[in-house]
Amino acid sequence: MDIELRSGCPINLTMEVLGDRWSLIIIRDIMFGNRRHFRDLLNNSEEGIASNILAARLKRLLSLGFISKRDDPSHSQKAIYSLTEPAIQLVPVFAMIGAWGRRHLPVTEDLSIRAQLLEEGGQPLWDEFMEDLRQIHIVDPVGGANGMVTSAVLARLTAAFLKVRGKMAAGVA
Amino acid sequence: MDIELRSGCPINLTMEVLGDRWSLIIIRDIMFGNRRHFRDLLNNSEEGIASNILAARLKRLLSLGFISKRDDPSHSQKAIYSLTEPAIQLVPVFAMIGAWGRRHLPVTEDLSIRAQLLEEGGQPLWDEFMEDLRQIHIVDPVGGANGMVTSAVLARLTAAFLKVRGKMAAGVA
DNA sequence: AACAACTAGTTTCATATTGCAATCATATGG
DNA sequence: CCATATGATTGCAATATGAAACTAGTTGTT
Repeated sequence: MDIELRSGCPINLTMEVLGDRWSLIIIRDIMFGNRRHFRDLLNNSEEGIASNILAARLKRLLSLGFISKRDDPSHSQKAIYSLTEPAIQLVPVFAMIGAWGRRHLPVTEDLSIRAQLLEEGGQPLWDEFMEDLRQIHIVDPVGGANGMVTSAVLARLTAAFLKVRGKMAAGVA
Repeated sequence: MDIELRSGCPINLTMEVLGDRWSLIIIRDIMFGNRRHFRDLLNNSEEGIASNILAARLKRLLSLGFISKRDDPSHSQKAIYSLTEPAIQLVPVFAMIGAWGRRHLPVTEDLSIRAQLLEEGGQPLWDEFMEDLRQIHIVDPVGGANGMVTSAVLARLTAAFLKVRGKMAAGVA
């Protein structure tokens, strides 16, 4: 494991592995957007991540054991990226970061609705979501990537997002 | 507010303000170590933060409104750094990051005991801790910095840390 | 008074990282 | 055949990081 180990404090060690601008953004996109291919992560990044940063981060997250990679049977060049158990267990961390961010930063309604639902759902929702994520990332990564296997929690979060986004678009028109 | 705003997602915005190697480490030291002066933060950093990084981060956290700074009446050169309400509300985030780190990273027992207690204490402990932090950082920053005003939760966390550290030292001897 | 230690930084300089945008060699779809 | 898609890689300029020395004072000790 390629980390400095400046101290044995869990906060420090977490910052050593995830304390940069992009790592949690990538895990977010894999987790909440079910973005499982390089181009999907690159082209559909809300924040416009650079390709070399994406490549370097994916490589690092792989070597840290937070994501896994396997061939996609539908295309010989395509790789499917999946979350491993440690990354799945970041759900409560995302929930708390999302809750904090909603309160203290200039979030937009569409992009923060999922954070709101996660916060309101609490531990029971997080557990359900993590169980779903195990299905689509660990048990059947190919099925999870191509949509043959899905997450009910993810569908609810996504539906809420699309509903708010649709309402925003209607408001604009 | 000096942030990019690449998207209105709360995760992204939080990474824009706190997604670096050192910001949360500094807030951790102010919060859990009650380190309220520059030299204290510099010289007692478990991770050996560099002085220019510390200075730059403190300046940024100040401009973001996450910490405040005031003169120390005991010494004309000394500045007291304190947490503001947004930083205090990071307690649940620290709790979740700490819980995750304890599980997935090579933590040491002494430096992770506080994370364990925070996780076990749950929301009631976090609320109590945040109320304490408001007293020593917002209501009376000078008293909080010089030890005239203290936090019972912080004292418990610190006592547990010292106890484990003492046990470790005895084990070594 | 002289000196040492302390104060919050600042500076120097080498190295690493970031980010934009173009490019690559190949695979698939129309 | 040609256009698009695939997971990257590359070139280059700007910025960030980090170790360690330095600065202009202020306070404490002898």
